[in-house]
Amino acid sequence: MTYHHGDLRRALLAQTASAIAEDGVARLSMRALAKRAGVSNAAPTYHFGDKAGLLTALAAEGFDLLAEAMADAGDGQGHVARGVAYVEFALRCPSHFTVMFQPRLLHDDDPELVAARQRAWGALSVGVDEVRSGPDADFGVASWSLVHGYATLVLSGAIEPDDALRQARAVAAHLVSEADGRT
Amino acid sequence: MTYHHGDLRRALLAQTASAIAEDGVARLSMRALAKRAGVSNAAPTYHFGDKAGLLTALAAEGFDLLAEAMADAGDGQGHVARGVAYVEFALRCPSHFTVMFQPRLLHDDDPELVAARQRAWGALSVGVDEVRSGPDADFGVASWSLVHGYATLVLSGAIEPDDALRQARAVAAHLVSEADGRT
DNA sequence: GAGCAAACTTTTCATTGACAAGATACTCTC
DNA sequence: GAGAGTATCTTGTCAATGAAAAGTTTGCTC
Repeated sequence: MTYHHGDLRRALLAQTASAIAEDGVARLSMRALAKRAGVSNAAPTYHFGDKAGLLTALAAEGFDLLAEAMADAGDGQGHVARGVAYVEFALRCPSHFTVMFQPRLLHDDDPELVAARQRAWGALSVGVDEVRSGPDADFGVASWSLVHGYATLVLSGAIEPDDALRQARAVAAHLVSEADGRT
Repeated sequence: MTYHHGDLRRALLAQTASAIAEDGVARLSMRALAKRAGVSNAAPTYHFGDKAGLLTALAAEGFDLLAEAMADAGDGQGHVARGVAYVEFALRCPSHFTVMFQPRLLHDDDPELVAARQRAWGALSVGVDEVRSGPDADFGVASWSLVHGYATLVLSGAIEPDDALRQARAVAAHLVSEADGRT
C-alpha cells in the first residue's frame, strides 16, 4: 500500500468522476486529484499520459456504461424504456456523460475510446432500427435528440425537474406516440 | 489607438468567440486572447474581472442573440420555424451556445446574465404557450429538449449531418405532428 | 490647466500541466 | 532464492497561466 497502490488507475477514475461532479471539468486539477488519492502529482500522468488522456479514459468508461445500460433496457422493453434509460444513465453518471460529448477535451482518436463509442452507438441504433418502419429516416436522430436534449438541459440546470425520471418518461412518450401515429 | 482602444470590450468578446470556436473553451487563454487583440495581458481582466467574467459576458450576449432570433422567428411563423431558428442560432454561434449552458464556467448570478437569460426564456416559452392546448404540461419541455438535443449533438460531432438545417426541419417536424395529433 | 476618473500596462506570485530522472516494489527465470 | 528486468510511483524542474497590485497614460470637466 506504500509504493504500489494496487488499483490506482481505477481509483483515479473514480476520484475524477466525483471531482467533476462537484466542481466541473474546468476546475479539475491533476495535482489536486493526485493529492486526494494520496499519491504524488506525477502518478496520474504515468497512467493516463496527460489530462486529456485521463478524460479520455473516463469517456471510454462512460460509453461502455451507456452501452450496458441500453442493452439492459433493450430486451423486450419498448422504445420509451430505452429513452428513459438513456436519461437515467446521464443523471446517474453526470461526469461521464458530460465528458463523453466534449471531444475537444479528449484524445478523440484513442483506440479504446473509439471502440467503446462504437459499441454504445451500436446499442443505441438497435432500438431505433426496431421502431423505424416507414420512410422516416430522421426518426432515429429525433429520438436521440429528444432524450439527449432533456438530459443535457437537466444537467446544465436549465430545467429543474420536480421528478426527473417521471418527466423523462413523459418526454420520451412523445416519441412513441409519434411513431405510432406514423406507422 | 495606442492606449485607448475605443471598443476593446466588444473586440475581446468577438475574439473570444472565434477562439473558442477554433480550440474549445478549455484551451482559451486570457493572455493569448490579449495578445491576439494587441493589448497587454491585464487588459481583459480590467474589463471582465476574471475569466469567468469574460465567459459570463459572452453567455449574456448569447442569450440576447437567442432571444432576438426567437422573436424574429416567432411572428406568425409556426412552431417548427421556432425550433429551426433555435438550431440555426446554435450552429451560427457555437461558442455562445456552448458557454450559455455551462453554468460552472460562469458567474451564474451575474445580474446582466440573469436578465438576458430571463429574456431568452421568455421568448422561448411564448411559442410553447401558443401550441400547448391540452393537458400535456410537458410538451414545452419536450420541444425544447428536441431542438436543444439536436443542436448539441451536431455541435459535439456526434451527428454529422449532410444538411443540418434540412435535418433540423425534419426533426422539428416531429413536434408539430405530435402536437396536432393530440389536440 | 488642474484635477480626476477611466483605460490600459508592467510587474509579481501561486498554481498548474508536463516532462525528465531517479527510487522502489513486484515478477519471472534460472 | 537470488538476481535481472519491468512496472509503478516519486522528486525536482520548467514554461504557461490566471489573478492581483501598483503604476502610467489618456480624455473629460470645471
